[in-house]
Amino acid sequence: MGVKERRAREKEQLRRQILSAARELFVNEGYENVSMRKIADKIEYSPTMIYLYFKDKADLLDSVCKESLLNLLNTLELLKRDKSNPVENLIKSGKAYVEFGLKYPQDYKLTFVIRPQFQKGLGLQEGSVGEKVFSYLCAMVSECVRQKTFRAVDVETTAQALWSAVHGVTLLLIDFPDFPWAAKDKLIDAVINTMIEGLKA
Amino acid sequence: MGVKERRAREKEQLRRQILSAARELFVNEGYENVSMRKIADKIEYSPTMIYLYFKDKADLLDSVCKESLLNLLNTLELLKRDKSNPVENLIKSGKAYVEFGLKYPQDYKLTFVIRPQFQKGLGLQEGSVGEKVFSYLCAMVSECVRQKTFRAVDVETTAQALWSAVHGVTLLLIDFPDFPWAAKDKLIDAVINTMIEGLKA
DNA sequence: TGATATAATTAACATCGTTAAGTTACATTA
DNA sequence: TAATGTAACTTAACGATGTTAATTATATCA
Repeated sequence: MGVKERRAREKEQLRRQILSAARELFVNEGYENVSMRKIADKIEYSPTMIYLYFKDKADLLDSVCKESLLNLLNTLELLKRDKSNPVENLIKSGKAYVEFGLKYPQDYKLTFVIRPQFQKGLGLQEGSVGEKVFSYLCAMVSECVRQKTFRAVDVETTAQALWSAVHGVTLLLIDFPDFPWAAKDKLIDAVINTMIEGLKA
Repeated sequence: MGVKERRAREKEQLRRQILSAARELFVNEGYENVSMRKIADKIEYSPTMIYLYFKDKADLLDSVCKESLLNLLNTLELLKRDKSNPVENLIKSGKAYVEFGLKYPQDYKLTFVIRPQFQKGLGLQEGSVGEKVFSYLCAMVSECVRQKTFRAVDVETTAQALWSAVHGVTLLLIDFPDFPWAAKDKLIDAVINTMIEGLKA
């Protein structure tokens, strides 16, 4: 009965092959400029084969994005360990978040801008990776309030506000690379530090 | 010599007809889902006629966005008058900015997300409307610093940070309408007030 | 070996942005 | 008024796209 298993393994392998080809092309050339035929070419299969593994192009995009979020989550998890200084932790996480976005701009836009546009009504549903990232953010804010480093702000609202700020600077830096920004790090610091400062007791 | 003028007038009129048809379709159905043929149908002309007035589809998008930016600028100009309380002014402007984005979400995304994606290397060039909006923001920050309501922050960086924050909350609210946000106004206030608070002397 | 199921391919469709060639409408000149 | 030139618009067509249906190859089981 090992046949079935081997077949399943091969299928899974090909699925991953499609995914990684799609990812690379999406990231390097942009979702719009990548055709199903181009993806198929890259892995030396016929274009229509992809439809045996993914419903359509949007579904392919969706799967790529899920991977991206897992990546981001891992990056943040690494910072989670140290519980001694939650404020410092929050700052580091914010920087890591923005830097992740700048390191994988296409992934970031894909996940947080393009996908919601193509797949209406996805709201970081229960148990999703996005929800995990967000609840992790809440936990850190909560800890800052508990330690009275922050004043008694509403935890959820504050977490959302912080997310807004880092999301905004990430997207602006990605989308307007030619704008005469202040030095990139200086701007990121300004956004994060100003928010943190505004929350302190 | 009135003939030339009449012809020019008619040309301009048709140009505006194209623009407003394109705007309506872009806004309602999304840039990607609108074809040149659909625009042409709407105004009962042949598709290729559009190319006599606009270089290509991206150019059409570009022109639509310029109009949007002018709209935003007008909205903000209204607040400019009162110079007495620059901080209050800044807060009001921030709220007006976000509310503009939420009122015309497709316009906003078109201008600040979709366009940069399709038209690389546009960086708020000299004399553009976008530059005006930004310099207006700088002026307000500068005034706050001068009045010593803000500490001696770098004006440009601070303006960019503020822009980041309002941009971020605008986009999150547009893109994830189903996320369990805090009450919309509460979140917007949190973002803006936290930033302002973080800048105070 | 031959039947059967599954995987992958070929062919095709409708639609897209865009270009080139052709046609109409109209103001100007003879 | 009739011929001419030109600007405005349309028709026809190209190559590329996402996707579906029909078809062929491949590998497993009897």
